[in-house]
Amino acid sequence: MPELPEVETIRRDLAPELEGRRITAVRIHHDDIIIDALPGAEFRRRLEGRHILAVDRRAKWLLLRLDLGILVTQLRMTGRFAVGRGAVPPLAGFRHVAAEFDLDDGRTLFYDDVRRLGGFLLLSEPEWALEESRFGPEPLDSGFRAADLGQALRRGRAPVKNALMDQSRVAGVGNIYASEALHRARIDPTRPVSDLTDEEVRRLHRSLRRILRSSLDSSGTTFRDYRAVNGRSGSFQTLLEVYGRDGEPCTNCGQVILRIVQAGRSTYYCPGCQR
DNA sequence: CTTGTACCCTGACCGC
DNA sequence: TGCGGTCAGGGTACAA
Repeated sequence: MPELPEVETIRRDLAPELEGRRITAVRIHHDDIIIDALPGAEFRRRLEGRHILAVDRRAKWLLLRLDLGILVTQLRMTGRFAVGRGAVPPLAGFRHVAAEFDLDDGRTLFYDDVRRLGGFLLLSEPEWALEESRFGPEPLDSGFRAADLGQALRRGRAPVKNALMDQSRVAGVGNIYASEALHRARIDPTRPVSDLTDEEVRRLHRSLRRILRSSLDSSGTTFRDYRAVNGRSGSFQTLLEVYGRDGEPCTNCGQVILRIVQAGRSTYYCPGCQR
């Protein structure tokens, strides 16, 4: 799924399209995208007629705040949105539409998801508050200091790459930005979090925020499946220094970038300058 | 408690 | 052209 910069890009795209609109009809083509296992008919009944007050983000989740409850969505690996007029979105790549939400201005919000790993939850405020309490701090919040990152990371002995992706420690960081931030901070991804020095935590804090911010400026990384709203691509992939670049020379020291597997996912790093 | 592994699902890609 | 294996930016349930 898209990570923090991608989900935030989608949020910025969707907000002006959806805020103030009313949902007039809902069509669900695959019940398995209703994550809380609400029957499709019940999900529809509870959504139709609702007003969308605001579009927010927390970690990698999008929140459509309604006049009654919150429609929470998670795109996981291949979820996408489009807003358009007509029965089928006029776009390449929308071949697996799983849900459609008609709006009161005559347009439709389409949700497409090839693998159907993503989907929706319809929650009350207290239910969302409970879900939300599991997330660590937002790394781009102005109040998020190096000391906060240190506190979040220095628990147990997990490899720092795994810890960065743990949503209960820091919210919104996934596989791409974990690798990129560690490379920029010159930290070996296999290092146990308990061994990081204060200086290394400060470097990681700075690198992580810089990378997330500049990716956001590029509308995210379209490496494979991710698209912003209506098929728009991000461009940060041209600025990736290690992700997907195994076998190429490190831009910093020239050594060959390696791919290893941590917690079942690919990690890319430079054994020359990441210590 | 923390950490690792299997799994959900489909499609793209690579080597033979 | 076909076939099998591997991989994919995520998160969860469950095991150790």
